[in-house]
Amino acid sequence: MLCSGKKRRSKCPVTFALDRFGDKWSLLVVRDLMFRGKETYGEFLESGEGIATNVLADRLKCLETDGLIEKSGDPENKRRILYRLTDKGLDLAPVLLEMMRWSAKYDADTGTPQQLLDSLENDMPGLIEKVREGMQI
Amino acid sequence: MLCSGKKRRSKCPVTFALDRFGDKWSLLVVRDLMFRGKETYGEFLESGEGIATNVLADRLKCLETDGLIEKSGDPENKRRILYRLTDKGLDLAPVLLEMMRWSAKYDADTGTPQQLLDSLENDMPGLIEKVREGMQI
DNA sequence: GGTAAATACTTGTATAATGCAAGCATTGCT
DNA sequence: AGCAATGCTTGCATTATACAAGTATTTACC
Repeated sequence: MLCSGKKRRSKCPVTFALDRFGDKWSLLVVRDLMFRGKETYGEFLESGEGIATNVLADRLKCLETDGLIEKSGDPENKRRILYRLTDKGLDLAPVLLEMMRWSAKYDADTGTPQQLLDSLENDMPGLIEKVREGMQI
Repeated sequence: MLCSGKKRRSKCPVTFALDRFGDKWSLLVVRDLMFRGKETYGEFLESGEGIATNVLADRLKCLETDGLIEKSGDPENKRRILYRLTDKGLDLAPVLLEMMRWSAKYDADTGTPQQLLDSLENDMPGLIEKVREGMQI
């Protein structure tokens, strides 16, 4: 996967987006930050999908280079590094939520709670607002 | 990239979506079908990003297996095979459009016409309706 | 009817991305 | 000082993608 900076494939906005997060892992890190309250390397690693350590390190670097996340030392524990979404990263909420809506519609075995399904159908703006405020959905 | 059918990484709806089109090329084929009126192998190949022939063939197979597109012979020209989006594929319009909106906001050199930018900000439902009706946006 | 062009692929091989196991560096705890 | 926690890096195997070429079927032309 290319970090932004390498030559872009075209001027298309879909391509621009895919060049940044169109791979198997980037959006799962964003998901962990956006919906699951995760903020450290170790927490991302624990996510059920099993990302490899080197791939995670690379994705974090790319996401930071592209300005979707930023990192900072934890003042309480200097071993820990805290990652969080920038505004640019938070603005991916509609993309993620629409993906979730699509999957909920077509995945027979979706693990999505009914209340969230309802919100995805009837209150997308409310969900986006919650994400921006850092609330869990 | 896995066609659906291989084991899924998790039950998460984001993962479900990424397992189907979370790669460098799948959504560009969907884009060509959805926004550019393309419908043949040759037309997809001509898109500026330069997908390799074997990768295109594989992506078309996967998208068809997953029920996002379907193909049919052209009665007028038996050499041609026509691909088009199913309802399941058309339902990706909100995902694509939100990606475009995000890119338009953050890509300094987006090739997106002003009228479309306005619609992305102010009339997403209208755009989705147009896509469903097969109109160009 | 024979030949060439058009269309949709497949095949073979090189390069790049990902997966996996292990190891290293820094900080914190005792 | 020693050990655990945390966040990585490194080396190598496997998989995906890129690139160049070739094949199969249908159509158009002479």
